[in-house]
Amino acid sequence: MAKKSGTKTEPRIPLSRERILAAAISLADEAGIDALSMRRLAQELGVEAMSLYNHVANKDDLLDGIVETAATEFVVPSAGGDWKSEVRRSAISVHETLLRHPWASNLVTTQKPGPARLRRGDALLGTLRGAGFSSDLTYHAYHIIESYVVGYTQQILNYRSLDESKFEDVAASFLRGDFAEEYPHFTEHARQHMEPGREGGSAFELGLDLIVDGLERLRDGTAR
Amino acid sequence: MAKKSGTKTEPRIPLSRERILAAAISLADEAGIDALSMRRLAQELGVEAMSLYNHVANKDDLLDGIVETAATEFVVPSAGGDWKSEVRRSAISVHETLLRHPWASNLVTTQKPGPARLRRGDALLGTLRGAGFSSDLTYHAYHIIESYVVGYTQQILNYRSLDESKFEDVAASFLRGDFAEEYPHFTEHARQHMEPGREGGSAFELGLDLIVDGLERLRDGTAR
DNA sequence: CGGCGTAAGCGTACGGTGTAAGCCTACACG
DNA sequence: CGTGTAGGCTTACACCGTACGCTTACGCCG
Repeated sequence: MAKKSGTKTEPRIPLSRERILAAAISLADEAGIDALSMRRLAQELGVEAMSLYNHVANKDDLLDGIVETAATEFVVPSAGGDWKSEVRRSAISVHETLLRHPWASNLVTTQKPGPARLRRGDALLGTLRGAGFSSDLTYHAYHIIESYVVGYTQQILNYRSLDESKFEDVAASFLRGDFAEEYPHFTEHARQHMEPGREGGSAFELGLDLIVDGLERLRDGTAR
Repeated sequence: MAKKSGTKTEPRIPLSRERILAAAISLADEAGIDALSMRRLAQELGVEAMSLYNHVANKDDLLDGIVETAATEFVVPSAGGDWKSEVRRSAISVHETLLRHPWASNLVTTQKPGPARLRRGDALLGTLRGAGFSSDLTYHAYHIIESYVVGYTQQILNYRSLDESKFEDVAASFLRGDFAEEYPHFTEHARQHMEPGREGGSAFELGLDLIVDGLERLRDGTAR
């Protein structure tokens, strides 16, 4: 214990909420959300688990933090432009962000929204109101849009995780046609999922357009 | 240890997968999915945790089991009748079932589907095909419908769990109007959520009809 | 009726989780 | 240089899923 005085122990670059959240996100991205434990995260940061609690209230707060950080990537629709393209842009950005962070789509339905999500939600509502939607219809439109966006994304991620698990079981036998008599349509559906260009974003946008156009028709009172 | 021979220890009414799943479901319904641990479940059944493993492969299998059991309540659309009302009936039944078992909607996006869900999925696809939807359009329609159904349900459950937590925090201050300047539209939206008749199932059906009608238009090639 | 094989429940133990409480160290400032 | 304190560390607790081995009670066969 001479006075090496800077080498004695490492100089201790301090933690911070930002560093922790960033590490948590990349850990969740790379190793999956289940690998995100306080101990493992601390280890990744070269620190002990309990030290994290100086910057984060508890694990739930940590989860709030990472989903909020991810939500920063959401495009906030602007009230000025064409409402349909603004709604589309924003919805697509949410979809793509959630695909980029596969752990996020479940947290979005669980954790309470922070500023980033609130800001986008408010802007989305405002865009609709500005486009002439009644207060009542805006309420419904908001839910319909959000339902579709996260529901669709979860569905894609679900299929994706199934076939990432190496087709071990169900997926493989479906493609093989083991259930072709019991579930003929589902078998075909599973095969369609495997077609090359199938998962290009256009599928998401097809449903999105269907919804946006439907909302416009509701707004205009066009009889069905 | 005389020959009481039936009272010595309790007669041991045996476990079974069904008894276990039923107990798991009612435990999850009443105490929440987080309370569903192997130990707690065993205790509820008057048994030790490890005994459950004689009837259930592991916890994941247990979860598979309860979501599959819940899925039994889904209405399977029949290919015979009017496709729109069949699709509606089935979608509504899924929505209501998931509301009845709040833990299920997250598991549905996580666990792999068992026979009950496959049967309904296959029938839904078959109903669409029978209604003249092309193979390609059926593929998209299926995803759009399912996305909306589970997305919408999760959203409702999310709001519900927020205000069940006694308005402790965010919800209360929103209704109080604390964020009326920052998030005016969201504040209004939150207030709309609290209006009495607002959560009647008709909101779900409004979006459902929008989607079903939109799909019909796509099928018929009606220019937007 | 006696004996025994086996299915199934039990007990213990291990490595993991989140986090409460208290200690200790290194830095910033007077 | 001395000291207060922010923040990292250590220990400990209760709980989780589950592997492994013991024990019990039932059903069948002689």
